[in-house]
Amino acid sequence: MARMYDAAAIEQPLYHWWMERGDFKPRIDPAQKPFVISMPPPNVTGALHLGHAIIASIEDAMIRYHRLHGRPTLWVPGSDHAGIATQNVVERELAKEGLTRHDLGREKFVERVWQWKEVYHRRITEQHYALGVSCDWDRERFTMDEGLSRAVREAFVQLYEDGLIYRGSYLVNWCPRCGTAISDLEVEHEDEQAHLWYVRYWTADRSRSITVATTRPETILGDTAVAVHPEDERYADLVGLEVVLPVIGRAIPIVADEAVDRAFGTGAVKITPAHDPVDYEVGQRHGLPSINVMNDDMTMNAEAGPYVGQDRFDCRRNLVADIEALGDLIKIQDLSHAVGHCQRCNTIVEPRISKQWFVKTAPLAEEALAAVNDGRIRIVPERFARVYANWMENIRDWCISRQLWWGHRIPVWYCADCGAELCAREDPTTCAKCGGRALEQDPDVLDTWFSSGLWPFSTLGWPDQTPDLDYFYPTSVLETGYDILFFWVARMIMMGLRMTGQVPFDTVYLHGLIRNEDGKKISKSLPNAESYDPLNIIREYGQDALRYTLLTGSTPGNDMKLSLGRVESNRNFGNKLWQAARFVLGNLGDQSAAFTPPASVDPATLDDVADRWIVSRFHGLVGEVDRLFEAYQIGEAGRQIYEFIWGEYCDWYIEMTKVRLRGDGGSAAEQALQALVYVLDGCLKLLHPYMPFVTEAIWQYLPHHGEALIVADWPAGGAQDAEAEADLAALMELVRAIRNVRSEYEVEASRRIGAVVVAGERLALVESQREAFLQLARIDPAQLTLVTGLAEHPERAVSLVVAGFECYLPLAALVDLDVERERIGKQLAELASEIARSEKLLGNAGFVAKAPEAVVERERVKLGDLRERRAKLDNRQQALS
RNA sequence: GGGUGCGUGGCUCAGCUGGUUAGAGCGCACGGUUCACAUCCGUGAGGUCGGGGGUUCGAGUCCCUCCGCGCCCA
Repeated sequence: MARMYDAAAIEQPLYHWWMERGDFKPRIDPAQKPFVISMPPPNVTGALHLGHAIIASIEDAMIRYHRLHGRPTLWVPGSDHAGIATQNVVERELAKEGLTRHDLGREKFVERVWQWKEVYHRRITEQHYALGVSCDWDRERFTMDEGLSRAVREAFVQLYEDGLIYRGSYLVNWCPRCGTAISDLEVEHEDEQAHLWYVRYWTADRSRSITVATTRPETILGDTAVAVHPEDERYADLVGLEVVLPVIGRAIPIVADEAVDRAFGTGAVKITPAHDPVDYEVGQRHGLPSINVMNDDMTMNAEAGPYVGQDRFDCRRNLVADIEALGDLIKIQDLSHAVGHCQRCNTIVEPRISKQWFVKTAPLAEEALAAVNDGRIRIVPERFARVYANWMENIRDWCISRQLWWGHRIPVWYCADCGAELCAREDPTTCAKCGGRALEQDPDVLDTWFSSGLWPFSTLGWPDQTPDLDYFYPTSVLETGYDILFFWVARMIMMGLRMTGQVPFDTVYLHGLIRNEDGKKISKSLPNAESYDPLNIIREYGQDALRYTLLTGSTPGNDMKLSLGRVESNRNFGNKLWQAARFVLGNLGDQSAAFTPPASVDPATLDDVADRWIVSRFHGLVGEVDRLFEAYQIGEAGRQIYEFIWGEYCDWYIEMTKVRLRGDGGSAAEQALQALVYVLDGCLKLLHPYMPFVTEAIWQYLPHHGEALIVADWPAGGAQDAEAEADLAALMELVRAIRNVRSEYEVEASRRIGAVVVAGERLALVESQREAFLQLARIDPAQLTLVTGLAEHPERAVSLVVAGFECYLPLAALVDLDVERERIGKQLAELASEIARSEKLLGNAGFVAKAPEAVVERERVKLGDLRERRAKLDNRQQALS
């Protein structure tokens, strides 16, 4: 083994070794229920970031955990065509050549995107290798490959035939930059400082007027009414009258509608059904016409009269100036309000009437809601089930058409001859109604999330009833960030239930978002973005360190600020394990095969109490790790493994075995080695889901059964030994107390001192661990007095009373009796207050009567120990005075 | 406006079903060339668990309220 742990040297060779051996592929066993995860498909033209790193870490940990437990385990990888985002980047590339997609034409443009996709797909795959994902690459899928495209078409046709997909002109969110409609979810609301313009509308005879307030004056041109609240006395007599729009002079009615907020502005609002969702509904209620005043690119159209051709914001300025000239601009007020932006390009979206395809979501949502409510799907952490329910209960129809070229084309054809609309699984060549050949396919493509919604089953072969679909579906866990609960998770549940009649997964596990040390969302625009590039972190500290940090640094559903300092510490933990293994290996010599660990060791069969202790503690750990992991407390399980390896195995057990190993072999050394290997082997297995590379690398050096840790057997655990645990706890406490005194009295670390240990009933324990004790506490063997009891107490000595032991350290020259009296006095004062608290607690009738017996008993034992300790210290204090 | 999360030592975070004296890493102080490891070892200082109220024998943990920060939905 190399002297130092070098992640960069071991990780990638091991990854490719596993992959070539086929370890990532499921070992199918029809008798067993498989454990299956569909990996959230990353955007094929993006780069993997920390969000993908945490997905990889959590899912790989789950996959490796279940694989080690012997379950058939499948992790399906893949990528997403990401319609708008990908089309945008390719268009930007074209722009560098001075071209637009229209210059190329649809076919050539799509070809170009495919080329781009190939390049980026390779890059993402390499990045996934670096992340160490043990997914089955032979089953990798892409949302636009042949099989998944067929799934998309099948789903569309089914929903269409069932009347759950329809086309119509409705108000949708329009992104003028992307040139497409987007769904409600793709609109991000941000508060902005803006203005509220107050504009006066007159009646035709100029006898009456009403003042409305608006944040978007340009939409005045599309107003078809003014609305006031029906109970608003200020305007009661105006309802039913007509007013005339400034500049363009169109007459519009004043209507009364409950939706009007009397407190906002003047209490009178202009109604523009074609450009505002609330107004749209008011318009529906009052049968108002909708006048669209803008083109696709948000320039004003012919309806805008004199402003035709102007950009929406130029028009705003010009119109406001004209109204002011008329004397009807009453005032301008500052206002902070939410403005909708396109999620992909941040352009301000414009609500706009247009003809689009929609999914009727209510019936789908009802089923999807029930699946979570009745427990067929469990959401972790639980609180997101309420968020999910709230969204499902208020769901609106889903706009699924996009005016893009990159994506799944909508499988609907229009007949130019008879006007028929055909939706078909196979591309039609003739009109089913009139037999004509003048068919034209709908130019739009589907929302990317439509295909992602089919992911858990489309990747397994649906709509065909393939063996994979049969065996691996429904999947086990869907793990992703809570930020796409609605976009993705909710839609998979709706689509899965509808298309397959089954829930697509049993459990939804949601993780939080990764932020930088200042709590900012990590994005490319951050100044030090590259230091948060997972690949750079992996290069510097290793994938194991990054992964362990991500797994243990957060709890489900909560955001995490990634601290590079922590990554470094965890890299050091990898080295610690490496060094422990070097120690064990170095002591095995050439007889290592003889120490191949058994499946389980019964501590009762071991001679040395330290061996019994570490084996017992290890068995306890196995139980805890299983319990916590099954409860999705993955981070807590990982932290406990760390504590055990570093804090118990390395800091204490290895140190204690050194005296036995340094002797001339024999059975004592051999037994220590058996225990060292058994526990280390088990720890490597427990830690493998958290640090796959370093654990596999070490395991290969150690004697073992089987060929690779990744497919080894999970530790069986075994019996515990409470007595050995208590004994070692006491011994450790004694050693710590002695070290503490040494440090307080500034005894040089290398100097051996004398000690009188009054061990009482633990005499045999200390006898048996004599050598280890001498070593750990740095006691001079010639000056150790070990007795059951003591009549005469040493004079010039520091005394300790701890864990049932009395211990005297005759530091003659160093001991100042005044200081010693003060030290003991301080301890007595602390004891007194603890005893008082304990007595008060036990004197509380309520506590004794209502607390569980075990808790009361524990408190009684504790009080007894405290009193005993106080008695001994009292004696000592008196002896000194 | 509705919902939800967070606030624990200087920093980053644990604390799972309420139950000993609230833990860890980093940082800090002191001491260490012990033949696995300075990516290390030993010892220590440092916290009224955001404020207030309540439930309970017992509250960092449950409830209410207030303050601060964030997110989601409208």
